[in-house]
Parts: sequence; C-alpha cells; structure tokens
Amino acid sequence: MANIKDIAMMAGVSVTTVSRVINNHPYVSAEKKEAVRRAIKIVNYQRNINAVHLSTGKTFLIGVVVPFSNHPYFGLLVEGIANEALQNNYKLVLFQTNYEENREIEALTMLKHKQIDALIICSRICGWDIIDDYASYGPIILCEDTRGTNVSSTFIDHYKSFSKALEYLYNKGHQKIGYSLGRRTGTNSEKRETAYRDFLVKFNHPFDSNYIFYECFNFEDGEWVVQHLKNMRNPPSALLVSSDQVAAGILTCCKKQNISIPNELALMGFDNQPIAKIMNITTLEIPLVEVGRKLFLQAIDNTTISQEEIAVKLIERLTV
Amino acid sequence: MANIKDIAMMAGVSVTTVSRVINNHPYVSAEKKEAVRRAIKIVNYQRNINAVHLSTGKTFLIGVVVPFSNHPYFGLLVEGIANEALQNNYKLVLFQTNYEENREIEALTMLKHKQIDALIICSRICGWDIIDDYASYGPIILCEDTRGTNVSSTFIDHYKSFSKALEYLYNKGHQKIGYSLGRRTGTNSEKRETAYRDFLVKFNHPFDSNYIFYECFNFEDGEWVVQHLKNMRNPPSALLVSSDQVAAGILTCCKKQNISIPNELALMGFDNQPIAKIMNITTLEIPLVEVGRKLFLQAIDNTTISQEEIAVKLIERLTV
DNA sequence: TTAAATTATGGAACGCGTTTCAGAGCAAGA
DNA sequence: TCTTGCTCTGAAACGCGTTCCATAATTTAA
Repeated sequence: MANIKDIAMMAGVSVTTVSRVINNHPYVSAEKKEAVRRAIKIVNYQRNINAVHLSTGKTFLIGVVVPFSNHPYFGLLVEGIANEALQNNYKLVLFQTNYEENREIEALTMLKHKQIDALIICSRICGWDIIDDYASYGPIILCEDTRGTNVSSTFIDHYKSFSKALEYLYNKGHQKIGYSLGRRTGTNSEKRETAYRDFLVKFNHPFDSNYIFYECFNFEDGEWVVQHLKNMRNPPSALLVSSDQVAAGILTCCKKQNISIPNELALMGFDNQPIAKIMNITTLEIPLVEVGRKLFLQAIDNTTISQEEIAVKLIERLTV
Repeated sequence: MANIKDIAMMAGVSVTTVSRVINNHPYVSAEKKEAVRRAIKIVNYQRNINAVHLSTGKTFLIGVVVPFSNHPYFGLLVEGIANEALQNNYKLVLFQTNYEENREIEALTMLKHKQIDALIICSRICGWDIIDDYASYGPIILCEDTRGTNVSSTFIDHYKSFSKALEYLYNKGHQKIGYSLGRRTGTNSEKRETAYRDFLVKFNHPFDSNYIFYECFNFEDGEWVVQHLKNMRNPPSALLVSSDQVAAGILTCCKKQNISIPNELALMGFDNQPIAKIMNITTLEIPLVEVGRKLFLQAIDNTTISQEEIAVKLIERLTV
C-alpha cells in the first residue's frame, strides 16, 4: 500500500503539500493540487487512519453506553444518535453494559485512552465521583438531569413529568395509584420516586410499597405485574408504567385475564412508542430520536457544557 | 502524559523491555519486570492506543452493520455479538444503514482503511461483487447462506425453515397460505419466496401475489396487513409472518376487529421473541443471541472461512 | 518606493508502541 | 573442551500523517 511519501514522490511535491491537498488546506497552487490528486487516483491511495489518529489524537469515534441494545427505548435513542453521527461523519462504538459497572468503566477507560473522542452514557451506573474523574479526559454526555454539574446532558425532568402524570390520573378520579420502574436506582428512578412521595404527601395518601414494581423493562415483565395485582387485597386502580413496552405487556395480560382496562385498572405508559399507538395506550411522549440527536451534538462540541431539558407531552388514548 | 520512553528511563531499561513487560513477553528478568511495573504505577502510565494501532495495524474494533438498531431482531443479534465481544476484549462499531447502500459501503471502507478489524453485516444490501472486492481487505461475515463462496457466515436455511413452516400449516388443514416479509430483496427473502413457490407447485395451488405482504418490520405494520386482509374477497386462512413483532401486531389488531385467531386466521411468527411467548404465538425459534455469538467468533478468526448453519425449532402455541 | 501582508512550499519534528536483529552471557549436552 | 541452545537486553527500524516553522515569492497597502 502506498503512503503519503510515495504520493509526494510521484507528484513531485513534499508530504506537507500532499497533506494539505488531502485536508483541503489553502495555499496550494492549482497545478500541484492537480498533480497530487492524479497520483492519489493512480495508486488508489488511502491514508492510514491509524496514523491520522495517532497524529491528531482524534478518532471520530463516539462511545455510546446502553444497558441493553435490544430494548426499544435505547433502540430509538441509539437511532437518533446514529443518524446524527452519520451526518457528521462520526462512527459509534457501542458498549452494552447489562448494568454492570465495570463495563461502564471500560467505556470510560477508552475515553481516557483517547480511543473515542467522547462518551454518551444513556443510562449511568457508576457514581458521580467516577464520572467527575473521567470527565477531565474528554466530553461525557449523560441522559439525566445534570444541572448544577459541569457535565453536559439532554434530559427529561422526570420529577415534573411524573408529577404531571400523577395529577392527570388523580384528576381522572384515581386515588390508588401505583407505578412500575426499570431499575431501582439511578437519577431518573429517584426523581420519579420523589415525585411519587411528594404526590402522596400532597394528597395525604399513605405510602404502600406494594404499589411499586421494580425491574420492569420489557413486554414480558407485564405478566408478573398482573399476576401480582391479582393477588393483592387492595390493588391500585391506576398504574404509571415507565415504559410503553411494559404497559403493553400489562394490557395484553389483563385482556387475557379479563381485567377491564381502564375500568378496573388504568394504565399510563411512557415514551409513546409505536406499540402505544397501536394498542391505544395513554402515554407521555418522549421524543427519543430527538434526544439522541441532541446527545450526539453535545458530544462533538467539546467547548461548551450545556444541559438541555426536553419537554414531554401527554398523549391521551384509551387506557385511562 | 508519560510515554513508553519515560517509563524506560524511569525504570532504567530500554523501551523494548518496557514493551515486553506490558505485553507479557518472556525473557525479562524479574527485577527489571518489577522496576517497569513500579514506574508504570507511579506515573499511572497508559499506553497510547492509537500508537499501538498504528504499530500493529490492529484496532480490536469490529464493525456491525444493521439496517435499524431499534428492531428486536437486530437488537438480539447485536446483543449476542456484543456479549461475545466483551469476552474477547473487542469493541463494536455500529453502522445503522436504514437500508441505504452507501452506508454499507462506508462500513466496508472502514474495513479497507483498517479502522476496524472485521465487519459483520447482519443484513446485506450491496451486491456480491462489492462484498467480494472488499473481502480482500479483511474478514467480512454475513448472516445469510453463503455456502459456495469464500465469505464466512452464520445463517438460517430459510428455504428449509420456510418449507417446514408451510408444511406444518398445510398439515393443519390450511390451503390458502399467505406470508409477510421485511424487505422484498435480499438472499433470505428470495429463499423464502422460492420455498413458497415450490410449495405451491408441489400442492398444485395457484400463486396469488395478494397473499404476499412486503415491508413488514414492526408491530405497527400489523395494522395495515389486517386492514388489507379485511378487504380481500378470498383472504388467506393462514399467514406466515417473518417476524414475531409483526405477528403480534396482526394478532392485536385481529382481536380488536374480532377476527378469531386461529379459527379465522392462523398466524405463525419467526424468531420466538419474548412477545411471542407472552402472546402465545406459534413461531419458529431462531436463537439470535447464539447466532450473534457465532458471527463474532467468525469475525475474529481471520484464518478460517466457515459457513455455519443454525437450526430453527418450531414452537407450537395457540395461533395455529 | 517601502513596509506589510498574503500565498506557496518544504524540511523536520512530533505523536508512540512494536518488532526485528544482533549480541552478550550462561548452562546443558557431546 | 567445544558446540548448541536458551535467556536476556537494547538499538534501531517501522508504521504514517500532521503541523510548526522557516523561507521565498508575490501582492497589496501606505
């Protein structure tokens, strides 16, 4: 394979000039530019990107950390990131953590080693101290409320949106409201729990831990939720489900068990995934593709630190 | 940041020795090894991976081409690949093509530039001639039957599995069988169509192009299929649906429209995704995670070319 | 006309780890 | 005693593009 030196030789110029032509720098005469272009074409020259990376310290690679790659929530998020990456000539390095902390650290280590230019963490596991540590090596972008820190993020105010949803259900006459979440920990889950507790306090309702369902990620997780509900003496009359997939699973199971929706149980999903539309699930729309887009743009902007809030929209359908 | 030279200086050895220690090469005395380790620890030395890449010509990056990243089929496939990548200390570069050929070419170009060590194409768009061209630059692994070529693959024999499914439906008394596919072209779609046509010939049934539904990828695509079926004078009595997602969508819509499954319409899905289990959809199980695993292992083995067939399993449930 | 600015070009340093090769020292076998 | 054959070590070459800096040749502005 030919290298830049060969091209320089062939074109009768210096390697500097070749480099300038390749990178569209000014101050190259038309003839030399032409000569270089010809030489490049003749031997079908391809620069050694690893050499470029070594030289520039940049890789045009952005790391993306997700817990699962087969979940529609992250699927859409990654889709948004990927679309924008395409536009900007960046490539993505995917890290699937299965919520294991050391997987996330591996990704952070790659940032430290400058194997990637920036890291987008779609769902953070490791502590703030660690993020803070690694933030000095390159941009880290999060998908959670980071206001008050020096880390960029695009986020949904889950306190606000959860409160909004709860009030909506309350206004529809529901007093006994339960909710389901993915993992128990994490900023977003915590904000939601706070919103829930504040809501209970506000309306003077007792807290019942049985009304909270954790580890609900997928369609199939709806099954055990319904099973659980059926065995409860005093089940909730409405459920705030933090994923349309799970809501769809619950809805499907309820139909099977002849539990009438929304009469016996009201359901409210999150995300407004296509499945929510098809199954007429009332939900809070989160423009995930848009969120992904913004996350990416923050990732490649290593001068500014910004926190962008994304608004959610209540979509009324037939499950409440 | 310290480099290998600094470490060598600190430890009072040559860079070669430092390199040997880092890479666990033999023939380094215990004392020098120790001295190097100490120096590395003191300054928290991290090798410049870009330099390693330039030097070795390897990147420990594997490209993965998928049309969509938010589809459960590819989600599971990527999950399998990602899991195995983790085990082997490789990272993935994700290419989302949206079925645009030049996106795929970009991925192939990265292989050519040695920015990635190998490329796994989960759903190929571009022609064989192009694949052949780029195969000389590094391993390309496909997820379709490549027997008779010099390209590795892990694949499902879709002719066989489709035939199997058709016969199963036939034996259940179905004479009018339709099917739905994702995209119209592609090896897998073609093999399925061949199987379908051969089946019709075998049982002397006429071919009706209205029995074929293309562009069915997601849950929501089930809606228009059902709409279509309702408007048909002579609708099929069974549908072979090449994705559980679509089958679930069809099932859901049929329930809404009071079309009885399997009495009025039998449904058979593909993949055996969790949703198929929950919704009791009869399906052909494809062990996608396992397929992903094998694809990855083929990708990092650049000595052997192999074509691995994966068997599918018929899972009988309640939609046939 | 002179000073300042712009355009053009190339040499050489820089980023940095891996690996080949040559050689020294020492032990085991003939 | 001599020959192999390890073990250990380091100099130097290699992979290769980018960019700083110096220089020369023109223009433009004053």
